[in-house]
Amino acid sequence: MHEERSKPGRPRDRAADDTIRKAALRLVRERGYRNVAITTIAREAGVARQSVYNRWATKADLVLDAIFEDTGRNAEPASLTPDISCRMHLEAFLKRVFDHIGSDGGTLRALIAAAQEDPDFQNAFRERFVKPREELVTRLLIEAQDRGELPRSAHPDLLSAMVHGTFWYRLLNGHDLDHGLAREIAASVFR
Amino acid sequence: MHEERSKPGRPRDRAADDTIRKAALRLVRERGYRNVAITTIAREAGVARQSVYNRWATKADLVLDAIFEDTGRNAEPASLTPDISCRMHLEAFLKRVFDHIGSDGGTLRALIAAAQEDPDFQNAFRERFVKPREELVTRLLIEAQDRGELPRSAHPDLLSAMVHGTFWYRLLNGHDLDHGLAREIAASVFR
DNA sequence: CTTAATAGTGGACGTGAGTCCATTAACTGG
DNA sequence: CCAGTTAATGGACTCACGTCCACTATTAAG
Repeated sequence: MHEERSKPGRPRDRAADDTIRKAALRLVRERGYRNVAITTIAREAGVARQSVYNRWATKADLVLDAIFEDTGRNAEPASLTPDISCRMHLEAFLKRVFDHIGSDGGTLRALIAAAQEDPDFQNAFRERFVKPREELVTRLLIEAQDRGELPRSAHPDLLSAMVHGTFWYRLLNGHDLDHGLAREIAASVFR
Repeated sequence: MHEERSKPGRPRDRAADDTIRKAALRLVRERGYRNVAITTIAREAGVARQSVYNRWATKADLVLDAIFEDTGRNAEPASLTPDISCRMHLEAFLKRVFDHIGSDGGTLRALIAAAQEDPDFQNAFRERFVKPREELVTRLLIEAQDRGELPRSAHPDLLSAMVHGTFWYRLLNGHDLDHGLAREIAASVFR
């Protein structure tokens, strides 16, 4: 790969990409999504405002990209080792996600909000954030069925939506997501 | 009730309240929340823009009130008649909610989004919309436990959050909510 | 009738998102 | 070296939310 297609014209300053992402993430964490203007991010990153819009279509796209670059490691396969029950794997996954949300919960809420009135961003968010996590849980539940930990009559797709929906609902209604909730959700699925 | 506290000063034009709400609801349904400006609503209702802000703090407050006035009947007790199982009551409730969402789904998504960056509106939305529906399902599940349709070990609060969370998640991710989903959720809770 | 209080109206204002554009900078290919 | 292409910059511009204000209209109380 790497695609060294040296195109004509002045090349984009790749270093600036990261400078902007880092400035965006820092400011958003410090002040909250709503309270950070693109102008401020650009000034802080030392580039023109237009240079930001050359790279990302909206503030939401930039922040999603920044978060993804910083902590995209929350939707990794997590290898379902057979020595641990699927229920415990699910519980561990949820605890990991909740810990992440602990620091970026407000930002995630803002991104979910942004997705509601912008179909393009909704797609980006769904592909990059929602789908990987949803499919990870679905696969985990299918594995549980194969192991006999979950009845064949269960619907992994629906259960996965219920799992994610539960903490989205809590998150969007202003509750904290603690490890107790992770345990309860896992228990409820594998009851 | 009725509070005829004839206060000093010019009285508010109560008829205008409803004119504004109706204009807001019609426009939002026709064009979508994002594409309707307060200015347009005011013009359409034949009042000054400031008269809208005299009554509601934000566009979200106005639209929530308009929807509530128009169809607040979706969170009624719905009397749990004993001749029908709680599972069927839950399924019927969900179908009713989904039908409502069918016409105002886009608007609800916009309101949920608005609640994410405005704590005052989040409270209003939670009290007027979220809580009543959540408690209705919780009570239904407790009744189910009393009837022996649901094990005592189940957690009605958590299950209610799971039920609502599931269709919020579907809704916010752009899926339709059909009667099949209502049946599946009810089946999953009462499995 | 006069005064005090509140509502309605129209318009100015501040802020932030996102667009457009002219100018300058950097690079490629001939 | 030159022509063509793309990026970076700074500034103007549009739009919508929400605020503020001056002025007028309507009411209750004295």
